[in-house]
Amino acid sequence: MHTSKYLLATLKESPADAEVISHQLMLRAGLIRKLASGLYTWLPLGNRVLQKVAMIVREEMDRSGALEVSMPVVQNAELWQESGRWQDMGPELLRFVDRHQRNFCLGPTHEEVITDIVRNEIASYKQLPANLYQIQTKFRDERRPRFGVMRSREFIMKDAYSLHVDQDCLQQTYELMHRTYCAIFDRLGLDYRPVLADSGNIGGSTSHEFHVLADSGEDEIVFCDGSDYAANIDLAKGSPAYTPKPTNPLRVQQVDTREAHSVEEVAEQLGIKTAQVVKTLVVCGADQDGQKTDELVALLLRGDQTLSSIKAEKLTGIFSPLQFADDSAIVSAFGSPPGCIGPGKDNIRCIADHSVTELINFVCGANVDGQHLFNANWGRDCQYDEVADLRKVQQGDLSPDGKGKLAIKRGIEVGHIFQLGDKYSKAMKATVLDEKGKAVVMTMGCYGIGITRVVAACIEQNHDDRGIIWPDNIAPFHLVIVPLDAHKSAQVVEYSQWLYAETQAMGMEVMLDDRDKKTSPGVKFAESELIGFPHRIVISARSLADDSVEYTWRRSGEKQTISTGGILNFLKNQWPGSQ
RNA sequence: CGGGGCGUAGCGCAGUCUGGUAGCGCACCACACUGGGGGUGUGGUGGUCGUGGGUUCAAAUCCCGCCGCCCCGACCA
Repeated sequence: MHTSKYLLATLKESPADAEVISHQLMLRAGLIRKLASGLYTWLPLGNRVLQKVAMIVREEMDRSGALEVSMPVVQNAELWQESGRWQDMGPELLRFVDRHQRNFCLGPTHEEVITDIVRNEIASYKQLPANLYQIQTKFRDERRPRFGVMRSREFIMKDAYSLHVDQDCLQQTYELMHRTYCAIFDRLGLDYRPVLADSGNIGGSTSHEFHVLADSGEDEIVFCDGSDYAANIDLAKGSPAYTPKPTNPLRVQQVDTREAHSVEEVAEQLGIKTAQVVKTLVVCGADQDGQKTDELVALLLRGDQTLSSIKAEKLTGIFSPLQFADDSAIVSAFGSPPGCIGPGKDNIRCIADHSVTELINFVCGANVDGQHLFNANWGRDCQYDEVADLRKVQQGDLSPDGKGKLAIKRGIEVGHIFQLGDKYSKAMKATVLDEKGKAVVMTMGCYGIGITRVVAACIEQNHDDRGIIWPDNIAPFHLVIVPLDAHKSAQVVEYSQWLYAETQAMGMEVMLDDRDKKTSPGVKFAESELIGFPHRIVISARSLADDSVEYTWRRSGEKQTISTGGILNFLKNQWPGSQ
């Protein structure tokens, strides 16, 4: 490719709305442009990267035996009503009507469509297991799209769905997919971790997320320092490092805490640790169908800990998404404003985190404005109805497997694999006949990779202050040839064209920066580094006079002088090939 | 969904308070010079000032509505 014929769209300054480095660099290097909130056009350079990531995923999926299909982006409501998700999904599911007033949605995922296909096309256990996948556009009307293509509304996803006669068979494919995902992310050169995860509203039981480690990641993941245990923070059960010392219950006192407005201030005033304070969070309740009710539920946590909304939402009787009660509802139920409420109201369901049940002589709100109880104790001064895991684990907590302490890192979720079980196949009556001729509901798994997000995650891990540093196998081009003094030296032109032809013949994808003298060398250098071509060769009349050219490896920035005769062999060693 | 901020040329911004000629830098076009790190000079192209209404002799500027975009947010007891 000749630069003069290509749509290079680099920017010196990054647009004001780009927050994270990958978003800034993708805009500056001319990979993407925003159309509207959460909607992006992939320009030629970016599209090449996207297609390469997709191809690596496709090759590994094919290698695993999965079969590629292509399903519609637009889906009819009936299918979603059958699975129950037309009701269950919130505004994230973008719905619309066609000219005949029939309801449709844009597919945020394809469990319904695949289940519909297999219930019609797969009839016998002999056709199982099967694994079908596609690489295709999804749409999710995100509450808050951000970070460019990292969390966009329209994005490209590889989604695979496996079908089985039983759980054992699913387990085998699940493990195969786990290995396949590792192979994919290894090939992409990412620093990633598979972690135990929550399965969310997709349903099912066992689930792993694949996270690319990056400080800009939106998710928190926890690791055990003494074992392989790794999990999403919302799933990890940890034991707090602090446990109260056993002691005798003391006499309870009601104290004036009018001046204190937070847990920290209450603890400071009373000269105790925040871990000795019980904080009471009041959330909205729900009925059996998950509909919001007027009932309030109190959640009790230690003052040094934070609530995991994911854990709380999973409890029955709590409205999801978690919603805190407003102040007026709290006053009417507890008789005091937020700030002084505590456990001990008979008519309110009260759920305590494990760690608060161990407290002795603690402090909690007195349900009287400006008053707290000092040296309160369970059973005598207040009580809870149930115990549950409500807290977000913290750095230093004991690992659930008991083999060490937990550390927390941030990650970008680029892949997720689930064991769905029979959630969709049962609802949509997808059955096969088994050996005995009896109809059995298929067991399903599903496996996703965010193709567009992988590109952003890769940049988060591969950049410097000059720009992107592409790994060879997903770089838009492998090599950029930069001729200088081309207008003055026929030799430079001739040699550049020769090298361009020869390197392409080797299988390299090459960009020849043939822009004329109006584009100064500095611009060519700066752009080549911003875009991040892994390999660069500079050809000038000066260097050719010494029968040499200059080679630079983007990752190290180190320049080497290579003889014109030896350059092709040098590149063969330097470039690992198209894989 | 709640709170805050912003909307002026492709990008980054000034001008708005105090109403009166729409400006700067980058990019783009032309010419000349320059040529190993986002050149120099001269001359240009490009704007319904998000949008609808109102006030006024006069609105980017003041008032009201709408739309779009960005950031932050349940940890309160």
